[in-house]
Amino acid sequence: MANPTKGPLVILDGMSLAFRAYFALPPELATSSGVVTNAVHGFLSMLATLAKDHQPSKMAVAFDLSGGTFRDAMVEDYKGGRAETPEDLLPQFDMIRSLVEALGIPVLGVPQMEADDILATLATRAAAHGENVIVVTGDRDCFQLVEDPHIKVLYNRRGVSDYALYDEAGIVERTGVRPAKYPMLAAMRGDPSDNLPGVPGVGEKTAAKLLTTYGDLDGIFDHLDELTPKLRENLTASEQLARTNLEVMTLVRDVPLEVDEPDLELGGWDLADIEARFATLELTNLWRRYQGLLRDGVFGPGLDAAPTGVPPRAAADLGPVVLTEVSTPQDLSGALAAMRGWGQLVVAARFEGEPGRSALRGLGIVAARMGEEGYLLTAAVLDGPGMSALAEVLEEASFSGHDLKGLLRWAEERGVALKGLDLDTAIAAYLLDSSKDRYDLASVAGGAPVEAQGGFFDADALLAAMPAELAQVRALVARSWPALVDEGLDELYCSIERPLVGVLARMEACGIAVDRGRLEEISNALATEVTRLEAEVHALAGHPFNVNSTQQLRTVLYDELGLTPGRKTKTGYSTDAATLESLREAHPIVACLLEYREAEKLRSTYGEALLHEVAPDGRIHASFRQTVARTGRLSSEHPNLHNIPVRTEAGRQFRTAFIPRPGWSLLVADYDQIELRVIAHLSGDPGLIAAFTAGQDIHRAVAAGVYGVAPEEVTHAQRERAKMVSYGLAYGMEAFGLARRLNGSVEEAKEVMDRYFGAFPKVQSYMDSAVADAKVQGFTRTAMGRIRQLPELNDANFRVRQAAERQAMNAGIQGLAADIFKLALVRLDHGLTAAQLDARLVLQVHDEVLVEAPPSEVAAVEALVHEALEGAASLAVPLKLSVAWGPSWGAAKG
DNA sequence: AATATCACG
DNA sequence: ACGTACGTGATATTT
Repeated sequence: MANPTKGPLVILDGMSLAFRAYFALPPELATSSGVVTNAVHGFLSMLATLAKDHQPSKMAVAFDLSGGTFRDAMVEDYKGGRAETPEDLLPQFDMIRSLVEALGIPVLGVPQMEADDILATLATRAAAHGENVIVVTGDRDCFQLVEDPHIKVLYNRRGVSDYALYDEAGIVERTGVRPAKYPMLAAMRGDPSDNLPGVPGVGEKTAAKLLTTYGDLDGIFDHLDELTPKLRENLTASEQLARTNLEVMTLVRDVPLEVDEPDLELGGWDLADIEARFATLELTNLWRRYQGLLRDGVFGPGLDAAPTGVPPRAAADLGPVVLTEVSTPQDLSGALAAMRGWGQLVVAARFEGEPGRSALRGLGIVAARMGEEGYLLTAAVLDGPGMSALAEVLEEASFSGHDLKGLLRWAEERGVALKGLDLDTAIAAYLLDSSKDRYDLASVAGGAPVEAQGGFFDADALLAAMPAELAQVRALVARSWPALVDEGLDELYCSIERPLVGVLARMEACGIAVDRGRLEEISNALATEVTRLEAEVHALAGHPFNVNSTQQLRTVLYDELGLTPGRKTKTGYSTDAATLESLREAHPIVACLLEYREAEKLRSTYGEALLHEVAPDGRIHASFRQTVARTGRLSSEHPNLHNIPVRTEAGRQFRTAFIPRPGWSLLVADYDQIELRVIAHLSGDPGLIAAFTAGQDIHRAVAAGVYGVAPEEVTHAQRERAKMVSYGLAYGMEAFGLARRLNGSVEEAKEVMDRYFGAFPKVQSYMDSAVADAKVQGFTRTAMGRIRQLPELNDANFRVRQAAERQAMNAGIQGLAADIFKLALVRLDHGLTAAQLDARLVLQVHDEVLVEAPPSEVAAVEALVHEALEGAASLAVPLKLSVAWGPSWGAAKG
């Protein structure tokens, strides 16, 4: 018996489908040089839909070979009524043939044989072996094949998307006769599409009735006397016609073919070759679709053995899960052997404790596609020698699950790189809609959350809880991939987000070395400073109070000391730095407060906290989160290493405490003004592009444009203002905001902005169109495909709407910069691995990356960093990188 | 749990 | 008449 989980053999009638596609689609579908490709479009679109919907394991496409056919000889005017093949369709046959072959699907053609007969032969042969077959055609002749229960016909009624899938019952319902008798029915009724004349006065209904009553043509002609005179006369006159028609309509099922069924197995395509062919014919949108399908393994494995298969979709009945506990080496070898046969796996891990010090209490594994049996690997076996065997299975099989970076990190901490990650459903959910607050399993999967986690990690508790979780994850896996493909996010996922998971896991596991002593020094000095400043503030206020309490501070400043309050917050007058700055001259306490605030911030947030985060290995292992930032950036927590001070001298000290491991060097590389370069690229503004291309100091160049002076005459103040305008712009800033930051009037700010847009006009049109596009679509999309939902663009509230507009302007810019940087991280990490270097990525900060390297690798690492980061994207302007080495983060940067 | 503040890109 | 620059995470205070 055939394996029920194996997909069917799908065979296509290339000729008839190409004709349908040609007439269904406008001839405007053509390359820029005017080569018409409408039939190619239609055919490939049908092929993609078929492959996606039916998940075939084998495919073939049959074509007629040019020249006379067997039946041309038998029926003189066969096809006589069919117009000559149109001039712009003929060359498309070859295009389709070669594209199909490039996809690894055999194209069959036998001289003198109709495509129909090849289909019939293949279908009959495969069905005899118990295989399920779907014949896809626009010719009704093939209805007769459905007599075999293994064969179904997908009949293309018209256009490229109007299909009906017929089994035997379907044919009976549609034609009134069983499939085996369809040729006789067609012989009497005639077939206009094949230009076969029928018996006059006999239509579909009459023919069906005659056949049901008398069985076949012989039966009918034997009982002519029972029929009405008119019908009898017509049948007698057309007997020869009907019998000839029957011969034509009956498909030949023993055409000599040079292929065997195993040859039809999908796979063996070359991605680069296919891409080149699609590119030549300018099939951009189709390529997007096919890329996803190919990666998904819908067309079988590619030539490169790289893990391309993302899990199956739509596995119809993914039922409940029953787990068997695996806690001994003997159990493990049995379980691993079983898993090897499952292909793709779904895993769920349960940890106890914080990352880095956590124990993996249980790992549940189940087949991604089918079956209810699974295994629960317990702590006993996970920390033993089973680790490497498990890694091997996970690498070979490829695995999916929900938020798996923790599992990858856990393995990395034990020296094992798990390479087979396919679909992470948390990341998929984030890519589909990055505006959610949470992407934990319960929130993403919806429905009932799987039982509370707290505390119960023994095998029995896990055996009770894990099956439900695995079943939930497995269902989620099955529907996430098609969702990614549908939203055009599959490429972003496969080329950036998925490989990034492992890179981040490795970076987290490695961590960054910290000079504890240095950190303590800085921290202590700050604590002393804080105590001193606090006393001074109390003295100037006339009494002690909690300076950290904005409420008490408000009373002191605005009631007791009578200072003029500025901006208001929800709870009262503000005491923030900007307000205090404007009050600096009003009272000596203000300057003191500002100093206190700075010192206290540094002490509490960076001094104590950072020390507390240093792990026993002397390093800080932050977590980099991939599913938080709406724009696609990463975030860092426990601790946040993305906001280590740099802007003030006191704060910058902390960076000198971040060091390479003993004896190694630390490289710090950051992109120069990547967001402004992205703006230049996206807007295509010639002025900005020219300035970047010439390698000018961009803020100076912008100032020169804005103030209408020569670059060398730009003053420091002008350059600073230009810088503020440039960055403000990326955020959708308005004149009021600029005025506030420039400490000037709104009119002044307005003029500066007008001058900016005058000098770089395409920037404004880009911003306008970014908002307009997003309003129409409801979301923005970066050049790499990342979307950001912005439903609030149509909010009734003006304020909300305007905020969304600013977000729309910013999302494409910050988002593309993030895409580029993430890709750069992946390229760099993979480059280090490929070159077999010991150097490691230790930290990233939005557009900056830190790598520690042994002295022998310094030159190689530097070259690799340049190559990986500068080559991560090719924009209209170059990507410039600043690279420096030093004994610490602070030293290298300074 | 919400608010205010402030560190970073 | 409205409010006023995008994106994060951590701390301390207050409800």
